[in-house]
Amino acid sequence: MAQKPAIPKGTRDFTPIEMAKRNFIFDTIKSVFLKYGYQPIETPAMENLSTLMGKYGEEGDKLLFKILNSGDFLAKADEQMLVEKNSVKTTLQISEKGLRYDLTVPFARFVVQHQNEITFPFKRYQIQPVWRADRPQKGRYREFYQCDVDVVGSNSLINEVELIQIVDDVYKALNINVLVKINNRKILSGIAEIIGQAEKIVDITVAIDKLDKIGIDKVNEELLQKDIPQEAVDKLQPIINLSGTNQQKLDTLKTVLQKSAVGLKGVEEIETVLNYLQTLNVSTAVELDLTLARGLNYYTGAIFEVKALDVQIGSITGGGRYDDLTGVFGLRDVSGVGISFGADRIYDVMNQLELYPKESIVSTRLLFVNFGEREALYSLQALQKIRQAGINAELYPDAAKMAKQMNYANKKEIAFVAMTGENEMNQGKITLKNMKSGEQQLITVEEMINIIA
RNA sequence: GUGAUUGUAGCUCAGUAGGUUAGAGCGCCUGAUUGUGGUUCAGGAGGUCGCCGGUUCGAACCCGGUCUUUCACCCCA
Repeated sequence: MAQKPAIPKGTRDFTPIEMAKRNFIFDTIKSVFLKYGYQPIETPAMENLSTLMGKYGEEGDKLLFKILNSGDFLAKADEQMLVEKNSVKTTLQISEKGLRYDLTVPFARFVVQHQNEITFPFKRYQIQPVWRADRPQKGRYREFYQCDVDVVGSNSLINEVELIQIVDDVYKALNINVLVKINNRKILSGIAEIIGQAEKIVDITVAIDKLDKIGIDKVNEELLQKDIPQEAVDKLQPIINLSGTNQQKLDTLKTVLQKSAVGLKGVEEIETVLNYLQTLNVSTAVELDLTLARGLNYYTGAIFEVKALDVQIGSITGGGRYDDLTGVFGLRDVSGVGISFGADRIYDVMNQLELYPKESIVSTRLLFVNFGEREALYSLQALQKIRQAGINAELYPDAAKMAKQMNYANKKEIAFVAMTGENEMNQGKITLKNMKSGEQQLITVEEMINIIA
């Protein structure tokens, strides 16, 4: 019985046309990464759960796809836990592997594991899919590609600057208008410190991160709900509502944060980065946004986020500095900074705006019509030369009806069709037809290569 | 995980006061046109109406469950 084919929730198939578009994105991003001296690595789709668990918070643990152990895994599981139906504890007994949730944690693992083979500062990029057992919705998938660039083993702010240059380069190449938002965890810490709520920094940042979405009143409500005193919430107001140019914001912050050493350090860092960018004439708008917090709690310095200006979708790139990511794997004091391009969201943005250059989606340039065995052989010989000349070309595999073969060319948007019948073979030539204009000419292979190359 | 929402031909969608053989457009196949396509014309194939169960003499339509789609919350690329 035929079953209805389907793919898991939140995953997608990609047709050849869609792949051409996606590859255009990946190729563009990759070439920019390479230009800045980053080298590729790959890590396995699955990691040990011990590597993954506890790195993304409690919520993250739930969103990990776990892989069932092989063999008779139930026989080895603790009976008591099965009886209790305690999913969390039982999971650890029947599953020891999981699909990666992002590329940063596997990268940290990689750095620690290969610390003696790699040279620091280590600049790597990684373009691979990640999986999250989230409920899918707009711009959110259960399988999606991240394109990460990170540099570890360097504290220099030049790295932060470079990452923004990369963002600038990538989105210019893709023709997407974006706004880069930056913030600094140290400023957020300073603010929490000033209002006497240093230990509540996570709650505070999570709440003000929503300012854009839910408005100031709801943010304050949430803050109070998290047991932050009214007095502290009041003190927070002028900071959240900070406006003006980046410089004006920084000036205000310097005054507000003058009693917080961390806070001032953060301000100084941002200022340095912004100054670099100005000198380098980076034209993408970069805005200091104090409400930018980003969930990941391992960021310790700069925080970045990139939003597409012409399409309403979540952030399409995000990242920041993390001072001690490798610490959990036993390698201390290695600072890293990186960003991640969300390829699938970029793909959605490009699709909505139809930003693909025409030449990015061509495949075959020339099709040989198949008239029969002898003719096919003649065509194949010509094809060798044509392919050597770097032209994508193919022969229709069956001696099907002409209409069918021409239709095939139409569907694949093949620009030229070559016909080699009795006539052509006798003269050692080929009839070349331009599918757009309909014009035909009887020429040699060499002439043909010149025309269509 | 919570709350909504969707599901009819390959695709986009019609269709019900519950009543025999479920429709359209596009696409596909065949022919007009046995070396000339994208146009036209003629014909044809293709559906257990997401799945399971219930109500009913009778269900694509009503009810329940389940899966799926889309969206919001949480969280996030």
